[in-house]
Amino acid sequence: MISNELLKGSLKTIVLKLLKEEGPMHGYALTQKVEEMTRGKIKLTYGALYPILHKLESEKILGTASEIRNNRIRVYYALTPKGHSVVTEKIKELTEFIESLQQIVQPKPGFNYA
Amino acid sequence: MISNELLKGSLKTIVLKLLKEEGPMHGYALTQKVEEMTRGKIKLTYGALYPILHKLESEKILGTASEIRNNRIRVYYALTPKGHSVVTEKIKELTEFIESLQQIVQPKPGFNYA
DNA sequence: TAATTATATTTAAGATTCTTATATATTGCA
DNA sequence: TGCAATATATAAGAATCTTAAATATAATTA
Repeated sequence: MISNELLKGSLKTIVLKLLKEEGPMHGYALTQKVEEMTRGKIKLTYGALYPILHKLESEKILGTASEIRNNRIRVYYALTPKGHSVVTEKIKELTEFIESLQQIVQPKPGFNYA
Repeated sequence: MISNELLKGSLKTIVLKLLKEEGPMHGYALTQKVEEMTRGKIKLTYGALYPILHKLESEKILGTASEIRNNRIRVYYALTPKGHSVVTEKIKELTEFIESLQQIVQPKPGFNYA
């Protein structure tokens, strides 16, 4: 498993991206989805995830709907209209960041920096 | 330019990778190199870079040699033997992290999570 | 010549974000 | 009955980054 130190900073964008693709999700499902997509390499911790979700909600980037399921509360998070406009920019930024990291870690042979 | 929020966590590995590939470098040169390699998309700030360098030095992962150049001090950082063994692992971890991020942001079509 | 840009390192204060641990509660399986 | 899985929340502390300020010289430009 990848040390989550690396995850710092990109967690927010990952959450937004998943909500965009998958539609409304609850916190626990987000951790499952990320673990599944990365074959167990990235595991979100609840201590990091829930505060991020709450913050995005307070910023009106996410909205919530709660339901009681099996006597357990389940809070679904979904992108607001504002969230939809934010997520596009965030994904673009993360994509560029990934490309930049690759350029450092695995430079394309013959790549000309100038 | 990419917001350095994303950089949190990977800065250390980037520094180690560059010192492995380029040999001893001083702090200012590291900022230049990263900016050049990422075509200006990643800019290291000194407030983030120098504390990291000092910390890696205190952990014996980096060693230093100073020289006076044009009446300005220049501190060269280089991997110690311990640093060489650490950097390999760190780069592997960062590579896996990049792959995982890509799997989330740009999933390969037909990829089977199971 | 004066001003600006580039080179070069350091550190403090504050903000943000993550880790770890704890708390609570139900369902299903062995 | 005990354990694993499901589900959310939060507090304390650690780690890391941002912003700003301090210091100093060389080279370029107006």
